[in-house]
Amino acid sequence: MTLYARFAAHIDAVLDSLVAAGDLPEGLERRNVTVEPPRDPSHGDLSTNAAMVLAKPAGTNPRALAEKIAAGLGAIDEVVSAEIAGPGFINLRLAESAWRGELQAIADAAGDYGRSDQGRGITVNIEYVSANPTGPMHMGHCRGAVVGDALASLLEYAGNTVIREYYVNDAGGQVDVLGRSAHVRYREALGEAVGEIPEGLYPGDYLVPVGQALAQEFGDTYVAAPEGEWLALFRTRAVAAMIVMIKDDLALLGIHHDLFSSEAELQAAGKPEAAEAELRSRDLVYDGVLERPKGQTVEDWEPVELPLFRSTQFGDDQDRPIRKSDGHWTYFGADLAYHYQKAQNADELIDIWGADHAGTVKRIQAAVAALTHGKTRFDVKLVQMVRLLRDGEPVKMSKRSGNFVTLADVVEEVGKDVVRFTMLTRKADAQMDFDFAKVVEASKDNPVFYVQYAHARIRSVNRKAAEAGIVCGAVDLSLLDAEDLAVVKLAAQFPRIVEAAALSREPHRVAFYLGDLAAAFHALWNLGNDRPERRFLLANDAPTTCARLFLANAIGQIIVNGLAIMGVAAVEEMQ
RNA sequence: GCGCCCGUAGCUCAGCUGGAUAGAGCACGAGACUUCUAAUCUUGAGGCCACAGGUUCGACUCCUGUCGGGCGCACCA
Repeated sequence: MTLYARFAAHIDAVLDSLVAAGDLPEGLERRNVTVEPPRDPSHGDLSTNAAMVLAKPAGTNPRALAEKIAAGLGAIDEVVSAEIAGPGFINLRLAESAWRGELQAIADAAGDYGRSDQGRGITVNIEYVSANPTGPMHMGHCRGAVVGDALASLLEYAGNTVIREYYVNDAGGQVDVLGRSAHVRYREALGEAVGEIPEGLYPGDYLVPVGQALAQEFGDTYVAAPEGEWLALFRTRAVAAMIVMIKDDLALLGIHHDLFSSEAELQAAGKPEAAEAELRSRDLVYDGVLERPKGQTVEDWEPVELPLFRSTQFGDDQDRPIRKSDGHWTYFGADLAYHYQKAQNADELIDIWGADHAGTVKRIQAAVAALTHGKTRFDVKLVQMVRLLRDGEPVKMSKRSGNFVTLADVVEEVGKDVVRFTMLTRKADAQMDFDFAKVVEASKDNPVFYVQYAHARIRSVNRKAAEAGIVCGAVDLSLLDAEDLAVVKLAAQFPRIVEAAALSREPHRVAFYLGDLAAAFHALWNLGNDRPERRFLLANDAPTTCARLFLANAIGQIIVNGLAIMGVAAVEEMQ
């Protein structure tokens, strides 16, 4: 059990004893009781708000209650002092042995330090990327891919069972366009001079091999045939090829989904009909006519009766059609059924979307709330745009000509780990710049470098110690002093950072924490510049060196664990 | 016109899902170092948390309104 978890239990036990003694009523809600490091270190090592949270429901005042709680906490062995401060905070000062113990715990747990059972028994389905299968991955998809994948790892680390899912939109008009584009390339492969790819089709040359494969397989059978004879076939083949390509691109980032769900198969299996029937039976789908959209003129608008989902009952501002007037499912209609399906195989759902889809969040949340009777937690994480820069200048992209920056190009240029880390250095819903020069810069301004450098230093000092003939057996941690233990205090927070990040679905917190931890380590290291006795490696003092290496390796372990959540490998040395 | 996201130091951003005197980096001021424990270090200044109300022991955080920026607004995905 980690230090913070142990103290949460300590507080619980003290509260129990107060209940038993009749000083507190039974059954008080303790969910808001926290144990945290105080923002100001002079307040002590740990702080709890228990008295303030419980005073009111207990019908007493915070200071009086704090007295009793503090008395109980003060009796614990590893607590040096328990003081009441401010409006009723209880500040604890811990014995140094507590931090040495935690340091040992980090070493013992190693790769598992920070793992939590907070999510045990809860299966979370996280759907991310889900780019249309009409071309290779470009940088527009990159951030959502990384955020989704890191969030999935984070949830696993926090104890959840995770399903990583990709929704393949292979049923709409866009894949028809893909099929027609493939047909052009097919004719080209058979020797026809097709010239410019016609406006409205996909011009990218990634379809050339698809056309060649089709030519190889079918000869000239479909060259002059009417579209009806080949469209479905070509569409299917092209989509399959695109999925292969997308999987390859994702693999470059170390991303592997557990499940690719096809919209076409979903529809073929009648899932939308089933969802519609369910909702109609509860009068949540009805046939109605939408009002003319306000604030903008729609040329060919005419009132049409459509099957509408009552999303307004769940906070949306308009009911939403689930079928088009031609009888086909709308994207929303199919997506609603898709989420219904996901909810049947998971306890909680997460979607990672581009911010340009923000307008459709409410309706899908409404749908999930309706279909699961409000029982399934469902978060939509909106991921903001990334502006690509090269030395401060925006990188020009033209989607029309197919001249976009592909994910594969970027990964090749700066590397998977740099891409992944950088994508997590901002809150997902904040815009960010990605400057090819800055992300690989070797300076402390670059968090990717700074964190990796800390780890490399730790590996390096181990190598140097070995070269100096220092061999560590049993390590005496009492040789670590307050300055050393200050870093341990930060290290000890890793487990609660993981838990909080998982609960709030914010993987960027891990990146920021690692930056803080690396900074603390570098600061400790830098003490050795002016004070040689503070160096990690002391050639004539093996016991102290070993104790400090033990500390360094614990920090290194946490960096490794944190980077693993982010899907980034720790380096042994720089360059 | 409506909805969503955002507004924190000159700049780029954190702020542990309501806690104590709001933090970091860059840039700026002052000092140190000339170094392989290298790819700097120490320190200072810098704030009406857009604005105005409300909720409560306590608000950057939650609620309402205003201002400002971005995105999206019939059966497109």
